[in-house]
Amino acid sequence: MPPAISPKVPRAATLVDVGRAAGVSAMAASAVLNGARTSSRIAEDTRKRILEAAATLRYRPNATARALVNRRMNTIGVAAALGEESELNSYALEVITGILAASATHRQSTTMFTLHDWDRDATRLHSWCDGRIDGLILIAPMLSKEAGKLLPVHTPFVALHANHQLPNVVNVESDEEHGAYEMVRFLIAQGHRRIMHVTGDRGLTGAERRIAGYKRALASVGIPFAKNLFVPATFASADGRAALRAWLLKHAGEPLPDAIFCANDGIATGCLEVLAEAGLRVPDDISIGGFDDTLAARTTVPQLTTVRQPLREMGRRAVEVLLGKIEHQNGADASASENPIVFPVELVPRASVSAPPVVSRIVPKLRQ
Amino acid sequence: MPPAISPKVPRAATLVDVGRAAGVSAMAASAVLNGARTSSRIAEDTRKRILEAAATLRYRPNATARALVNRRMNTIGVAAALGEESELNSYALEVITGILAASATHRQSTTMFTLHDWDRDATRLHSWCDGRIDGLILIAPMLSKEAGKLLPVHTPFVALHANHQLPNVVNVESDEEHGAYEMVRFLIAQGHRRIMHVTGDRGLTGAERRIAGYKRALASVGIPFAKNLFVPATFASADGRAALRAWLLKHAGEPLPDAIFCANDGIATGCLEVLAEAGLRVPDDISIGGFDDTLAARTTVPQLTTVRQPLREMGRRAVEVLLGKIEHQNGADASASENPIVFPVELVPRASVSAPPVVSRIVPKLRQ
DNA sequence: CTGAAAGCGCTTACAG
DNA sequence: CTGAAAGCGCTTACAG
Repeated sequence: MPPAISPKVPRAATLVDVGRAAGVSAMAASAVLNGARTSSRIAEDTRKRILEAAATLRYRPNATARALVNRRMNTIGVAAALGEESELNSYALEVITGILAASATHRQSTTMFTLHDWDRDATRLHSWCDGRIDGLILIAPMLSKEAGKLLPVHTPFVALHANHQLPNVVNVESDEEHGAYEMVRFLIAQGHRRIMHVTGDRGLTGAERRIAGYKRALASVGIPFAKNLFVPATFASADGRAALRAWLLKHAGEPLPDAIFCANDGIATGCLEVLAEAGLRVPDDISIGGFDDTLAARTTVPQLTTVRQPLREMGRRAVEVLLGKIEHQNGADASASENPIVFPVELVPRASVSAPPVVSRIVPKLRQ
Repeated sequence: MPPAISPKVPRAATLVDVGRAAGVSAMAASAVLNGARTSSRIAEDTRKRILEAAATLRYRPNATARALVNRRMNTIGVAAALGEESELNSYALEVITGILAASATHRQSTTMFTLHDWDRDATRLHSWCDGRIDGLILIAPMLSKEAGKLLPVHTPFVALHANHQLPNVVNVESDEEHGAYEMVRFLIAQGHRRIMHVTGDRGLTGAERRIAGYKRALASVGIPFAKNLFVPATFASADGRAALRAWLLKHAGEPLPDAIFCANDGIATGCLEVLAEAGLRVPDDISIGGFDDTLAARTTVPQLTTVRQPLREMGRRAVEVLLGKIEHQNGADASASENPIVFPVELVPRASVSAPPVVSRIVPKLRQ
């Protein structure tokens, strides 16, 4: 008894199928269906026959075969570190939205890779660079120096918010120092003097630049830097919340700060929660400023005054720079283009900041 | 004068390079480096020589060449419709996080495709299905019936929250009707009677199931369905906000509802904003319930009582079902597996719901 | 245990 | 204007 024939899905049509159906060779079909350069050299009626055959056979050029000969997959990779919570955050969401939009515009696919930790997983980058992508965008605010040295050589890279300058890699960033400066100047202009800063991860470029802007703004109006208003935390929302909570616990009975400048919107969200828990009203009792202008900044009540980084634009630009690099891979090197590419930022005033209360508030007792 | 030789990036090493370096043929190298089945048949010391050669040459198997012969790219696609705002929302973020995690576990790449509108762009699905992906997950709460008919045939699909049952496509969904029922029962248990529902897009399965659960819960305790507490909107946050705003404007001076059940967290967020603007406190004056338990539910202040759909789990499961389908593409059909796959949901009580105020509130006058 | 051959589906010179 | 040949880098039978 012969083995039962399984109901196979019919194979997709190939160029030779189309050629046969049109009474023509495979590469004539190739020329009219896929070839940009040579298609004009085919006679008009053969051309028409081929087009018809392709339509009835529902011919689709096989992407892997084309990639093999063209050395071009028409897809770009995006690598992001997930961090502790193993989740994409709203910062990444914005950036990725921009990348996807630009990729689609340039008819490229986008494949996403996630790492848990740059140091531990940097070698995995090599396994992505095996022809499946033509180039890679590193969403790299957490990138370590060590990991940066392990980048594969056959694949072009572009970095976004790179934590270390990578050799031969264009970095797309924004003027975070200036953004922090503007935010703190804005708070000062509203009448605030005792301005707390809850920081991002110490040592990360993003965090340090915000700290620098905070300090410069204070100095610019002669407000001394107060160590007890400087609260180290991380960019994770939960850490920001915990840091402020600990601070309030420790300083119960002392004067409350006028305002808090948080290193990102997630931290600001965490602070809003703690303040609500403490029975403090924002902005009546205390003002809050964030950074990034992610989704979170608009879904808090009150909405957050924040510093807008044009994250989608930046993602879009990263794609364009990368595509340029892919196309000129063997040609003039990219040293001609600017590096880093620095985007301007913008203060976005919303409801979470107002003038300070006439009578200074006292830090209330929190339940442990 | 000869043309200047551009400093070419050296080609990546191939199997024949490795073979040559090890004094052996390319397919011996193939057997030990890439072949699972045949690698044991190579002598131990040849094997070692090959491994060494591969290491010094930094050999990486070319993904496109392997894909061409194996008919397997080891990557899955994810298609999501972006809608009006052209942005990934937090629902998609959760699902995608789960998909990325599961893909990585199964050593698959994930490539993302975005559509603006299923009806207009459904034919673009075909262009993704050209060998670059082995299967596709449709994030399909908005999928139209027409678009569903246009799916390519050579590629396996799995749907997530499909708005229409697709022939031969497993759908991963959750028990939304029950979730809505539980939410409204919970509100009733807190003492609420006048419970508003701000709906999702009428006609979408997700919206209709929530409406059904809302009605069933009211009926279960003999509360009559009140047409003026039933507010049609869409799943877009801005529409939810606008719908509630219009309602408050129209009903100024009348009694405020005790509670609002919103069809998703985004709508709930919009409602929080409008209520804050109207000077109403949540939950003191009015309680709010959401749906989905996305990031937004935890970044509002107060945090949202909501119905948790296990979106990451669902994304993960979609990957697993899809992989099964890819592997048995020519074998037994998938009719054996359950369809739809329905996940349970769970009420998550948070700060946005409390008992109703002792004295009923009146709808305040809003500034136009 | 190892290698020569054929082929996956396409494209790029090269002939005619 | 059109086709036969070679090759992209790999794998899968098939010989030896």
